[in-house]
Amino acid sequence: MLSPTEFVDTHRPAGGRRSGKRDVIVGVFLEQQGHIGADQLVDVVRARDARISRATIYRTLQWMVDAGIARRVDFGDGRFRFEHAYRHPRHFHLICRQCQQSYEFLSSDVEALVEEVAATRRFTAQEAVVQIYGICEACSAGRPTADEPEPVETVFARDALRVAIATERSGLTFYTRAAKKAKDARGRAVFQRLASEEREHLGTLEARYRELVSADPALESRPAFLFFKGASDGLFAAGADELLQKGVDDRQALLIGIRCERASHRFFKKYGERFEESEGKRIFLEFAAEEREHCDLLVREYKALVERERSRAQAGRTRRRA
Amino acid sequence: MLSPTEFVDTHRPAGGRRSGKRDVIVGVFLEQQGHIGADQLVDVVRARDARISRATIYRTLQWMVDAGIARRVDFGDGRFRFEHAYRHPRHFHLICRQCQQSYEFLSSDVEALVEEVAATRRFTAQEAVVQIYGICEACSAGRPTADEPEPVETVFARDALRVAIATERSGLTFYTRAAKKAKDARGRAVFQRLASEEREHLGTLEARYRELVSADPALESRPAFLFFKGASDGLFAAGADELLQKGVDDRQALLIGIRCERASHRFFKKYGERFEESEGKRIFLEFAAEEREHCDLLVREYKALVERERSRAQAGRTRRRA
DNA sequence: ATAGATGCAAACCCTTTGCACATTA
DNA sequence: TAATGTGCAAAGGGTTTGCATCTAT
Repeated sequence: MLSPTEFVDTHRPAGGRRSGKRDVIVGVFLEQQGHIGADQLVDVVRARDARISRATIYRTLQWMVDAGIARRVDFGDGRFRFEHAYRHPRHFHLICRQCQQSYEFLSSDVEALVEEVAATRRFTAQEAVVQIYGICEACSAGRPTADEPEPVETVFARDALRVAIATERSGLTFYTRAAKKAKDARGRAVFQRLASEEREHLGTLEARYRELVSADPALESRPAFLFFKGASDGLFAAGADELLQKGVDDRQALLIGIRCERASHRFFKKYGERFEESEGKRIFLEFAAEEREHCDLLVREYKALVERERSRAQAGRTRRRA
Repeated sequence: MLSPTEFVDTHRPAGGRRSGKRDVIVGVFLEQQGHIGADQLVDVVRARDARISRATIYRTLQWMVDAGIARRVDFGDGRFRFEHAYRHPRHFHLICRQCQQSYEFLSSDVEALVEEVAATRRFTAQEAVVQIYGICEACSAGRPTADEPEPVETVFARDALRVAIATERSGLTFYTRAAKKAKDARGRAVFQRLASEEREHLGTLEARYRELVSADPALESRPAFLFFKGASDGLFAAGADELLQKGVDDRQALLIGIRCERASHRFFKKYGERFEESEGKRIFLEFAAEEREHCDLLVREYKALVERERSRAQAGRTRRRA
């Protein structure tokens, strides 16, 4: 995992020079949780070094945005806010009109729909902004707004694990059902093996989840950051059609498995790549790599199987010819 | 359908005074298509009456926003734009970073997800902003941007009809399937009747659709304004479970029908109510009313049926007692 | 008569910039 | 030393406002 300094260094553009003041500003900025306005940042920075001018802070903010260290967000109130990308995934916002507090969330389903709309309109989407304006729970309950910021990093990691677990579960269910339905003994054996592999992997993920939660028991009850409804469901639907025609042999079963694992790999890779350095990103990419590995294994087996079949057929032909 | 003047009058707040200049500004504003910046509006208004000051125009814009005649939108470029609500449904935006042109769309699926997120976080959502930034088709193809604005009003009407038709179709499929599966003769009869009613209604809607399209043949090929994927699918899923247990009698069949029609009614009512005066709104509300009527009819039948059964049982008991 | 609408210009707010000076590679 | 970074103050742009003056009810 990158330290803040390493994170900045990997983003530092070439040809620039190091400057103590900029370092102070960037350092102070990265310490902030959530969003901060330029004016507010000026106050915080000045507390550390009073001789830093407002212009430099604006210029540094721009520099960070260009470098990909900061993201500029617009809540429609005529001023910009900035949030850092370090251990902080890209997200959408719920914005309270009463206390001005903002809450973060992400929805893979919304993202998928947005992509679909853009594709239909032949629009090359670069970035999507989703903001829900209204009144937050604390305000509508008359309670004072809790100032403690959400620990987005850990919650994101939790949710990434949840998505991975849900995917494994849906894979397990799928393969189990497939094994039951398969009439062909070899096909059934393949599905059973796939199911047991999913079960094993599921165990690993669940252990990891328990570990994460035991480090902070309150984590489990925190509201969701990443919303995912259909994201993982669709991955195994690809194989559902073939399931209906129950005469699936081992070759076909492997093909179905390959397709499912590949879909899963793609989904997690795409999702993981979207984020800046964060634990959740790592979980997504790890999971993607594991699915990929599993997929490759199945492909190798498939090839071996086809090869065996081919040579057997060849042998038969030779025998017949003889 | 309200005229622009009537539209403004229904929104005019109490206690205010009529003023010729404001009328001019509002009139000019309502003539605009799509979005317009304050500065741009100043130019257009001044062309009509050069003695209207910039301050009055800003004040009138604020007045229109407060009255619900105009919506203020923020594309993140430091200035606000305004769009009118008259015959112009609320919507989301695709914003081209090259030509600054913006395109409108609406997605009931995105809206449903957004509501779900808000509900999960116990956030009272008032308004959602969805903006997709990127490069539009014209710009990425190197073609000049077409200046002709999209005829949102008609396209919305088209899409509203499409949603209604899709819903009827899914209802027709559902009832037909139910009729086939039902073992009980009376239950089957109810489903068959429901199916034939859906078929009839579908015919009406399709005729209306053809009429709309024949008025403007190019309409059919215009890109979607309203995206709806799952919106209508779920309405009939509610009854799917009962279908599996095939021993559905007429009473139960009526209950399933009532539930489906009611879900459909609610969906269209909720959707229709979201919009300002527009043809699409009218279609949604009409359709909602028709579903409601159908639902009420089924409820009356259901009650009559239950009553008949009750009195028959009573008669049986009396006879037995005698 | 009086609350509300308008014009003008100034004020506002947040942000960017020109220019002289300081710093870093 | 040559390219970058910084400070200061001023300018910029979009928007709002104070106040005197109208004007509709």
